[in-house]
Amino acid sequence: MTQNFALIDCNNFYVSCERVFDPSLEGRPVVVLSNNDGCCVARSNEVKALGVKMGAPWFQLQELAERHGIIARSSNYTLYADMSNRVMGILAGFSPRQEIYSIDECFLDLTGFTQVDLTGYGQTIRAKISRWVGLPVCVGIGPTKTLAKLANHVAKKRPQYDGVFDYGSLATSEQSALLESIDVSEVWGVGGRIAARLNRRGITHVLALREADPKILRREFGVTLERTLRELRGESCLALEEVNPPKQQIMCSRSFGKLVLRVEELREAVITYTARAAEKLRLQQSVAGAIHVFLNTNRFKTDEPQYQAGLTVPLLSPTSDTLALVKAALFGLEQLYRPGYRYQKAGIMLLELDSARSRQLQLFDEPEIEAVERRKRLMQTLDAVNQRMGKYTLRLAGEGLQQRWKLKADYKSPCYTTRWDELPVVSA
DNA sequence: TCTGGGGTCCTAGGACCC
DNA sequence: TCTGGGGTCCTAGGACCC
Repeated sequence: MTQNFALIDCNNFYVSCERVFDPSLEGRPVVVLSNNDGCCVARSNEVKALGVKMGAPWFQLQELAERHGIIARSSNYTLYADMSNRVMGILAGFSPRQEIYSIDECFLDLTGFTQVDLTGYGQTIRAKISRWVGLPVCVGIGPTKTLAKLANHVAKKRPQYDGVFDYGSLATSEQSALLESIDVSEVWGVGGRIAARLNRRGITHVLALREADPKILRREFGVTLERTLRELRGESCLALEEVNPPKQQIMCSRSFGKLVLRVEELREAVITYTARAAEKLRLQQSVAGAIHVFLNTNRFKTDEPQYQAGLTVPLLSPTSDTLALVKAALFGLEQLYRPGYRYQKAGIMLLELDSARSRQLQLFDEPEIEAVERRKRLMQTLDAVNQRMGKYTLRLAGEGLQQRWKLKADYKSPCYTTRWDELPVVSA
């Protein structure tokens, strides 16, 4: 049976979230900045029209921003995550099978929806998300995930489709003409490097990629691009993944708000990151077998001495215990730290993850088992308190109270939907 | 002064084993 | 003339995604 997928994607998601709670941003050029107010990670259409690229450093845009009145917001992930949950919950009602692909997009399986006008269905979806959450979305529909993605691109870029495009609604010749008009770099899975290499072989538009020889493509570019080609031909190679498998690694790292010299401050940061990562680890009910610690100076400051280093510390027994993980992380940090450098970033990665349940029990004696159990209850309590009372209510003393290294967020909006004290107030 | 933070998959090459 | 060959595991690096 031919399959059919829809890809629903929120337009300029972070910017749109900000606009829901601050309508004065509507119609104006708005960017949302990455952590530390470093780069643009979301741009309104007005900003895209000014030629600002994804990931552009904010400090380089000062002049442009002033000239055109660009408004910047620091990222507010708490808000975006909550808005995302609302959107995904609504979308789940439109198909029995949903894959949440990222914070702002999901696939729905529309296979067998033969009695339905799919374009009309897409418009219903758009209208509902708009009315219930206030966010603009576009809908792309196609017989494979890659084509649904591409259809979404068309829905977004070509106003005549009014935000919904069904690739299957075109005749074969019209499909070819459409593909010929789209740059190959717009295809899901074709990034800048591969696009450049394809261009050198004369493959510049999507049609040329679809018509290429799969065998040659596989030899030259690998199996991934061959799959992409087959998907463009309508042969579904990528299945819908409804349950996301547990993560194989969990990372937590941040650039500092200012450069850091002292090992004491690095310790605070490493402890903080490890505690956050351990929380995520327990949330997915895994244990880690090793922890990787790393440190960087600022690579953009070419006139300063540079130092990049990382170290993987194995754990004697796989664990999700924050204190055990912190101990290992600090051991790694002590090995890595060299005085005299100005550090810009530190981070940790939890590796060799395994299910906490399926894990083989070590040969402990009785008192040890009891100690492990006590520690487990402590972690459960820690997580429960933080879940109920808000993040960071209970913390390790080692995380530090000052956290002078903490990131910058000068333009942050309130957590409108998740904190009682930051609820929006409406007056009539 | 100021340049993000997560993840995944694939491949090539080396080590090691029989 | 004529170096063995094949399988597996691990790691680093490259490419991609949002």
